[in-house]
Amino acid sequence: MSRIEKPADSEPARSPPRAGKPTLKTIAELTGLAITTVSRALGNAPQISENTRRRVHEVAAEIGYLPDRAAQRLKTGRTNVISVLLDPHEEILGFGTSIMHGLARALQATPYHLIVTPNFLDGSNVDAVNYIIRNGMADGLIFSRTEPFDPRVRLLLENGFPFVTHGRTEFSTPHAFVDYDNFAFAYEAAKRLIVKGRRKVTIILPPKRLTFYQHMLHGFMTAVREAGIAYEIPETLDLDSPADMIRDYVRRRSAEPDAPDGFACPGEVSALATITGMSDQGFTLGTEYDIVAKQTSLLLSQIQPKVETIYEDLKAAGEAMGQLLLQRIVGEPVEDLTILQNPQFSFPTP
Amino acid sequence: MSRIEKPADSEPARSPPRAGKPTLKTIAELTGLAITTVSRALGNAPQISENTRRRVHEVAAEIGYLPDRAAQRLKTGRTNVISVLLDPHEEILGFGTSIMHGLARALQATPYHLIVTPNFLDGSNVDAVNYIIRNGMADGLIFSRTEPFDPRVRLLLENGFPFVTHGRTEFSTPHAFVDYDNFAFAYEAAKRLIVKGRRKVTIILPPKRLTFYQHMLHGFMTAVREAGIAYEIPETLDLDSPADMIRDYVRRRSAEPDAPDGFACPGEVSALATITGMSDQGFTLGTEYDIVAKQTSLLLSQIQPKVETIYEDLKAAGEAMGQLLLQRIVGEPVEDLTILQNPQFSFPTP
DNA sequence: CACAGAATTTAAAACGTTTTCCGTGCACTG
DNA sequence: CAGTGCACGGAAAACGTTTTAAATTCTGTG
Repeated sequence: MSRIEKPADSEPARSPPRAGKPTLKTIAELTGLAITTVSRALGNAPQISENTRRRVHEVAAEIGYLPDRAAQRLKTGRTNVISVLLDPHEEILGFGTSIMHGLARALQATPYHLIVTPNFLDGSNVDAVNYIIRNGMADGLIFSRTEPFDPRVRLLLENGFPFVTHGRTEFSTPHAFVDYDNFAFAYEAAKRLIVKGRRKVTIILPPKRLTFYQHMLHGFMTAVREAGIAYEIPETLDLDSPADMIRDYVRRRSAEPDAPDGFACPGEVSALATITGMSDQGFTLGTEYDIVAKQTSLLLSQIQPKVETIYEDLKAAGEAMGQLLLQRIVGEPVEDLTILQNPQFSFPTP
Repeated sequence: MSRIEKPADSEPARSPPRAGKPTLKTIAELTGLAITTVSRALGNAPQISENTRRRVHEVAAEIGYLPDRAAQRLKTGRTNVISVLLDPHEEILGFGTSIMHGLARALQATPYHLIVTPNFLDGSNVDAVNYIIRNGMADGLIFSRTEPFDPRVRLLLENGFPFVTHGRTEFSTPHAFVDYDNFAFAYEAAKRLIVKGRRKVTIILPPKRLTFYQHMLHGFMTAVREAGIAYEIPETLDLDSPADMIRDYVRRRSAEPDAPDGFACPGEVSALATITGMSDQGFTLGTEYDIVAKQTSLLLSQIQPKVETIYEDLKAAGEAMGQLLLQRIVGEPVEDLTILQNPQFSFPTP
């Protein structure tokens, strides 16, 4: 309305700090009740008569009252904030973003906000966790890519801080997690390659320090042993290797004798890199070699249908993590808060 | 220390709500000063003698004091929060994540936290903006994919709320933005295709409603007209089309007479889809046709070096947006707060 | 019809800051 | 040495909520 006060834009162009924002007091005056009563009525406290409860809710809705987060947080100590630790490795291919959309959906109708704490470029992830615990920056924590004895998990367990990981650990104390069944993925992927009649299979594994390295290796080896088929595992390569390194490796190896003709690729980038490396050597997908890849977006199957894909629904994972965390925060026993996602062979309609 | 109170884990496993956290009062007692003085000393107020100022800072550092965000926010009305509007279209290829890492870097040494407000799955983006303005949920806003008369921008301008967009608008009132020079990209891409001796060029454009649709079209057409070369522009397709749709279109078109042999692809997905479509028809990249693509990760050039790429540094864009927003919040005049990123022909070392 | 007890409502304190308004004590001036 | 001004520091109020403890009204009973 009146914008006369400030001469030019040398001043912060903010509306007068929270002018006229309705508070409990506003409602109290409007209804003639005390602030306490209003607060209780909105909180659906038992000792408030149904009558006033309804009246207060009506007025609140009418004037568009929304509790002040700062005041609530100051008073109660609860932040109504969920923090997501973002890993640099998640930069590619929307990994982080998918999970976040899922999380957001889970937090949709709750008072929780999602704040992202990117692996402070200098310090390690552990520092970020420490910071959040120490200074009560959030009510709960979400992160991924766990190690068997992940220091972040240890820290959180020691402090009894609510969290959900994407990935399992090997601590004896249980904790909430959502994980994809990477054993099943690797087993199924190898199996499919074998069924297609491939002579020798290979797999690009995650970095050794991550928990799901073991899971994948195990699933792959189980299928290989059951079928008694030849296999090999690249030692100089992992899922985090740059795409050109993977491509070059595949190209080189495929020119040597006894090269594998079946590839399990637990990521879209590695699959694309493999396709390029092989086609550089003149091999054609689907006839001379096959790929079974894990897919987290629709990209791969849309571009190159000859790649067989197994889907991991990251958005669903994010949503599940959000729900588990909410339960964890209200004190649900940890034991029930673990989810193992099954590999999916058909795709969700988005 | 004592954790006897609660019987089992039917209760939130939180440490006693903010027990023993140092406050201004703690410092006041330790130094024998008044709370007021401590507050002033930490805020480097002029009326405090250098001596006490130093002493307070020392004690504060020693006991690891950190101001309570809730109290600050309640008192001052400033939230110390920057909100990022996340678009569903940014799910793919780490678009959102790159920008967020950049933002995070810019906010690194500031008190600002980054909270992500994903396009509330039901309501439109405008509702989210409205919600944030109305309820003072943040001190500033960041979002992307602007339209010429973007309703979000209009709303923010009307309310004098600080924000920075990724992308320009056509409002006469100026506002802070960071944008990529898509005119230059399209011009350069077409130019390169022409230099390579292509006979007929084409480009996959963004959705018509977005501002940079115009920029790209204009850049492309300028190069085409200068060279007097044949061109065509797919009408049924845009950058947001699913990859398989792009692939099928390219496949179909390339089998018809007078097909284009030079493709400008302003995204990695569209480039990959084009490659697949063309190679399905037996055309080989680099000899029978060429692609110049915009690349926002290292993926494309690492996988398929025969694609010529022009780089858009999204992390840098994010960082710039963060910096601009900070300046905007302290009231810097808007006119100086616009950045046009130049297309980059060499890659940053990450 | 007075009164115990339940049912409902209220006043006031507290959370940790920032800020407005004052009170010191001191060094000068005249 | 009274008075003036300045440099420094402090008391107290306020932000909007939740919560503790207490006050009020209402009910039915004897």
